[in-house]
Amino acid sequence: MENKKVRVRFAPSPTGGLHLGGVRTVLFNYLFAKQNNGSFIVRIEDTDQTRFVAGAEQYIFDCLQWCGLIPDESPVNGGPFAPYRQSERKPIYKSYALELIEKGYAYYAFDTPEQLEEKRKTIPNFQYNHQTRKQCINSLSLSPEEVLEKLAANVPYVIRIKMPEHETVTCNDMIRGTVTFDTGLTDDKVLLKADGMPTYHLAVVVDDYLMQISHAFRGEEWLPSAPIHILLWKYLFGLDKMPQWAHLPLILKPDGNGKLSKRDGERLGFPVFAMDWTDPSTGNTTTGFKERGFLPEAFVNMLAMLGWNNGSEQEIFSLTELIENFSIERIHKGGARFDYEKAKWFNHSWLQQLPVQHYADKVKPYFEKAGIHINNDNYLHQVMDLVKERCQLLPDFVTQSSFFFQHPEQIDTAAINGKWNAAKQQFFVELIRNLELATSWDAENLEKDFKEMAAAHQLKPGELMLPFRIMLVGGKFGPHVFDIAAAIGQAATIHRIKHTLQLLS
RNA sequence: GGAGCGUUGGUCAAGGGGUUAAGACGCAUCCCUUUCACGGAUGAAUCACGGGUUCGAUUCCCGUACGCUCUACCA
Repeated sequence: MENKKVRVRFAPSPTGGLHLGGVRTVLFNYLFAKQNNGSFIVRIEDTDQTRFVAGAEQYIFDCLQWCGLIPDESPVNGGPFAPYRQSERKPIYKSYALELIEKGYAYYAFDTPEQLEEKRKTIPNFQYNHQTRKQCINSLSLSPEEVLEKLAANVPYVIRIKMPEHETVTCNDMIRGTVTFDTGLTDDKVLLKADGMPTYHLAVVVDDYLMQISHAFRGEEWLPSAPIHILLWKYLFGLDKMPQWAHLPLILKPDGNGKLSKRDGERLGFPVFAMDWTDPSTGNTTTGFKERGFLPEAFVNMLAMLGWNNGSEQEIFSLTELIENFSIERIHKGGARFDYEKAKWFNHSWLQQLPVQHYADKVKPYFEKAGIHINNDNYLHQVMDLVKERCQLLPDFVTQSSFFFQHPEQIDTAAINGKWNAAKQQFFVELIRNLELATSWDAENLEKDFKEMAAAHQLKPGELMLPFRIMLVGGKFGPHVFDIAAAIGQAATIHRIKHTLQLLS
């Protein structure tokens, strides 16, 4: 075990959008693999045909791509243990299920779903377990002849694990330490379904073995079924080959109780999925962090800090730094509530520390959507540098800087009107004249001249700055006025002053 | 109902037998800035509760409460 190559896997079901918690599971898998020169595998767990959703698999890979968490082996880029889709591995599982029956650790069960439904209805807290299996229709209650007969007649059956009546199973979890279970308390889970597909329980064990997985990370919701998996490992491959388990804490909703769901995002107005997900059956789109204007660096960083930290005060980590710093021992045991405000703060921080060139192409589409065409990248970069500190999300660049590219649509004249007078009017009329004569055009000289003029008119510069700002940007926001004037240029500056003067008269 | 897991400010959290119980987000007030933002400052926790062990417990042990997860031919 000690010298075994590190191989980890993320095993999603392609049934819909990729949830925050899912991405975090990917991230922890990825960090651990990269830190140990191991491999990160993505295996698609599509054993439930009834839940198959077209496009969901491709969508998952798109999300991983966006996050920069690229698998070493997967259905799309292949690998030595292909196929990586469980539906394509269907024949493999049955032999293991039969092996379990042979060894006496599993049995055929012929109860129909309706019969089980009936039992659950009539018997309170019905469990298919060591106490009740004799009253059910299976190879334990039937005679060997009857079983053979049914099998020969192609009566549908499932294969169930025969949980020991009373045995203690311990799970050595890397996060939680030793967790013990009494096998008698778990029911005889179905291992192989009537359609010949394995359930998660069988598939995960078989594939983790076949794919030589060394460490298995998964959500805490799987902890209660760990004894089934451990027993299966013991029966089939030996405990010494079993991967080390790590059950990750859950991500909880910001308010109320329970784990974070897609619904919470819709209710509270924030994304829960990594990227936009459109349900093919309804056509409804659920927004993702990407489309909402998050940088992948920030998204990944934020996720890492939900349930883990390295003990220092550092909160901003690049993926490379995360790989260096990550440690399973420092993963929390308790669930963490998701805080969208903090998520935005991470994005803001990344917007500041990354050069704008790095993400300028990502903000362009938002400008396009607003009808603003960017034809000068240098100018865009210059503007972005001016406004980035007041942006949290990518679309904020549009609201914060549209006036750099076009004349403001609305001028908040009400903000000027109250204190407007003839003297100020006079000042701006003369300002226009001066600006028209200006030979140089930079923020510093603009400001100097403006203040000198104000002094000559016996006006305080402060009283004039706000009107000037309103003229140029349309409202009370934005960077320093003279930086704006310098950036938009002589003609636009003069035009905007004139325009507002007209509105005021 | 049962089993498992968890519980440090509103949130993320550091810490760990003796401390003024870090820091971040958010919030409030103030400073800077005659815009917005950034930046800076200040403020807010009887460490879920009750018993032990101990000279001393938020830290160790046991209970209780509360919360979460699971309890499908779903993963």
